Amino acid sequence: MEYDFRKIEAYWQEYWQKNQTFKTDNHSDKPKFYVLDMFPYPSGAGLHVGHPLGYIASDIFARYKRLQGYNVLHPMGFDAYGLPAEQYAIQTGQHPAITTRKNIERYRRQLNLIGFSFDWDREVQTCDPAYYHWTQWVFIRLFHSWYSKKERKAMPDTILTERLEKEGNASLLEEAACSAHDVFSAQDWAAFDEKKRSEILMNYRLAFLSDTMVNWCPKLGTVLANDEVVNGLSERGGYPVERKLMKQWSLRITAYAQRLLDGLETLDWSDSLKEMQRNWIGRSVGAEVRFEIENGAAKGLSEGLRIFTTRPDTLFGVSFMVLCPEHENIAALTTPEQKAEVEAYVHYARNRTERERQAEVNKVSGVFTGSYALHPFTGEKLPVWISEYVLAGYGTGAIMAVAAHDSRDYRFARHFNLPVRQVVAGGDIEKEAYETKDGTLINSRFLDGLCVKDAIARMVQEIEARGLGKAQINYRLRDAIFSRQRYWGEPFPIYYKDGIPHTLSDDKLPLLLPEVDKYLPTEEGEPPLARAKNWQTEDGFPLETCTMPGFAGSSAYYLRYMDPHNNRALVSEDANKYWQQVDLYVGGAEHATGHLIYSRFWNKFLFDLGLVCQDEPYRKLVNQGMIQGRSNFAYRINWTAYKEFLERNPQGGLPGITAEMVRKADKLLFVSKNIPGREAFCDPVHVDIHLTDNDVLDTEAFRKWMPDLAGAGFILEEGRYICGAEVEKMSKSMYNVENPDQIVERYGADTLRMYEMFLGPVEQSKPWDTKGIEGVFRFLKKFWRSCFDEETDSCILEETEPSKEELRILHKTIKKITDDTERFSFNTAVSGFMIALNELSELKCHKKAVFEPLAILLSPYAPHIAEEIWRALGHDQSIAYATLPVYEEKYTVENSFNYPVSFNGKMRFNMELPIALSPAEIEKAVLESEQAAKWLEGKTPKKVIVVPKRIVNVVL
RNA sequence: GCCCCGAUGGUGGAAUCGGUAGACACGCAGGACUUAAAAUCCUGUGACUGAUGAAGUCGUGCGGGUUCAAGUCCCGCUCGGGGUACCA
Repeated sequence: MEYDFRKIEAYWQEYWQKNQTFKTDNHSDKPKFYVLDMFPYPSGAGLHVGHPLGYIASDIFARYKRLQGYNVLHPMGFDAYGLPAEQYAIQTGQHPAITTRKNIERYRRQLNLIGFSFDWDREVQTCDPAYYHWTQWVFIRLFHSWYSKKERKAMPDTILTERLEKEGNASLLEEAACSAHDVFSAQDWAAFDEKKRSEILMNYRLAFLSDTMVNWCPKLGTVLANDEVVNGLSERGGYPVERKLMKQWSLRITAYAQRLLDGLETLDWSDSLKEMQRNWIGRSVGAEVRFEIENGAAKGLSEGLRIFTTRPDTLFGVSFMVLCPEHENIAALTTPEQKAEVEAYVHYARNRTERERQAEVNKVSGVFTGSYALHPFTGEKLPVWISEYVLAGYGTGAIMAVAAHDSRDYRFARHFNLPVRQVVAGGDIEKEAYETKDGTLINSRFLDGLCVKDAIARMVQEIEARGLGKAQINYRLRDAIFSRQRYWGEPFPIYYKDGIPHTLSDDKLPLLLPEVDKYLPTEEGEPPLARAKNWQTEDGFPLETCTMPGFAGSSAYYLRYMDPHNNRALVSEDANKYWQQVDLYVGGAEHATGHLIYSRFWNKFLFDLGLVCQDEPYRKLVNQGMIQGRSNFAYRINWTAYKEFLERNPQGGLPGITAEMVRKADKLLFVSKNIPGREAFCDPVHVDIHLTDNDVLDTEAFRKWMPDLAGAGFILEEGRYICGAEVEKMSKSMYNVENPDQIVERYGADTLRMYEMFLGPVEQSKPWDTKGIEGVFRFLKKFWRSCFDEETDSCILEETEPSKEELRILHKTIKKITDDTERFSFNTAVSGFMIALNELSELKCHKKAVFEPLAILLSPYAPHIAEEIWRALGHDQSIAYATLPVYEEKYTVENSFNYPVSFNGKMRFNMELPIALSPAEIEKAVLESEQAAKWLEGKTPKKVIVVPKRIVNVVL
């Protein structure tokens, strides 16, 4: 029988499972290697062919590393908490755990069909109490920690309270990463009650409760983190998002901004991904400056107004000030005459959704408060305005406006007729702001004549000397909002006593997710957990009703795989010491500003606590591209458009369409793609890609596809109906979903694996196109025939010594495959196998000494067929335990090289010369050759360039 | 707008360090085997000139440049993809 992939694959998958082939031990003499995939969210739709792309790549690498003698950790699990299961639960009343379990089982089955070498013993699921036990445990640690900028690490809150007792918070305001708050002394602290103390400590804790402006999504009934909002809409579902002030749990990830930035330097990640993280963290260097308010004392603003700027050099160009609509000093600054107008504006700004704000970025709006700030150097009166182009969350929520050198200030100034004052020479400020940072300072007293860079330094110096402010670094990164008003997530290990939050003690963990009667908020608008009976501690204190967000469970899962069954610790010290960090992490770039930042932060925190031994979790990261769908279209005649078309082109009618049909205009008629005029009178409609072959429509199958297509007619070209094609997202509604199960059923897992790799570089996004899969399938069939007799299924590999040529092919291939695998170029590796097989079949080679090492090389790519060959050769252990063949140069070195000889860079002839010749000897041999004489025509060359084993170029 | 990445035959792509562009595969055309089909095998396949030969010219989005030599490096564009967006 020919290559029977179904039998082979079923046999080996069962074998691997029975023999625990891929079970990994935490103790080994071998060096370790940790290959990790981003674990999937098990959606109801199951896997499509795009999902396994990264898993195949990482599996190849894991198997390859095993062959190299590494002890490889290659686990898989499920990011099981998430919105879709909960939305489904709301609609159907079915518990999300049931849906999730069902989806996980389906995912696991689909993954196993592809033949991955996962150690399923280590599987984790974020919704499993044994797992979220440790998510809650880490949260408690975050709660009881603060960040010291001096020590550059997280510290326990016991040290914090000691210091507050001893010295108040004056020194801590500088040293600690904290929310803005008032200064107090040790005596004040002693006088504060418990509630006040708890509130103050919240300003320091790494997991803290605060009133924050949050992204509130009314449709989902929950708040969202910044990375979960895309273009002002929720990432999941695409619902509108509003800004709202709410009491929420947050993680003080901003404390780690600089370390998250610095850490990138040590990582082997793609430049584009590092750049994305850098932009997201958004470090900017500048100064914080205090502006006095005119009659400030009378207004209760003797402290003045603090602003942040990255351009202190332009301070003499300030012509007005702008506050964000949420600014705390607005009430104090607003004069009675302006009160009505200011209130109206603030009200307007507050009720705008994020989407509205973003859509109308260019719309200028604002209002004058009636008050004036005083220029710190000139004493000039600067009107204080309010506008929504100044953001509450960044800097101090207030700016000094330099219309001449900032395009937003410029727009604002032009709109409200405010002065524009140039202080850096260059550009044409009549037309637009001059934002470029080259040019010398003008109209700026002591800065005049300096370049921008020097002027910034000089001004910062001056500001600090006069006590007006200080140099300051700001980050765009915001603290991560950590509460979700949702059911299907980890409960917080928090209870409230007299309104003060306390953490549960460790022995009360895990705090189990309770049962509820409905997965909706309560009538009072409380989150679903408020519906749970007895949602309180044993002592009757109410528990937190919010749950944690999706990124909570995914932030430390890579650590849990190291020691998944440990019920005393997240990960034991031993296991962590052995596995260290993930050596290779494969996943989509869409997690650049979410999971990959949170996870690095989480890891750094655990590192500070001494719980893990590496500062960074993922040493090398590879982003696999997305596989898009390739949709097919049929073109349905739009009869109205057709009639119009006929009026314009009386001769342009299609054959086969009778006047009767046009008059009745009720027949479904589809026109093949290349019929002239088609675009003018046809509407494209999606066709299921499984009804086409090479864009040729199976018209009979199409008629049966949907009931109303039964009587459809077709206008063919050359007897066939050709469909159009377009690359789109893979989605059910576009009928372009290719399912791995179907491919495996038809061609086998080995073909699917190799084909997905053959499609192109792993990092690249590309449309799925089944067209080329036959080529890979043919290769595997041919490989099979080289090793087995098709009639008897018996192995035909011979024991005879391979020829020199055969050894050359083998070793060339060993080198190519190992090099390509090492540099993640799996597509060229697959080509390498094909070339080797083509060459060997030309030699009619069926030698064991050649195919045995080839099978080992092939095993990461097509493990099932490789195992079958390995077994047929009499080995009684899985090929996973084989040793990777080593490339030996002696079989492939040539003793001569065929030099391309060019004249003035144009190739004229090839010349075979011994490899041992020196460049001078090569030059001599070439110039003295008969062929050269023809091109030299007696002339003496000006120069001869000889690059050994490359080229000879004669310059005439 | 800003940042990053890309553009190579009919198609997916290869060319790893500046050195014979188009490997490998698909598709297409022709052929062998077959009653036929499937499967398999063989040949051809960047464009143009030439006779279908020999041979030659052009050719890696566009325009310049560096170099004996450029898909690869530099400058200026065009188009496409991704990220980000009043971040002061």
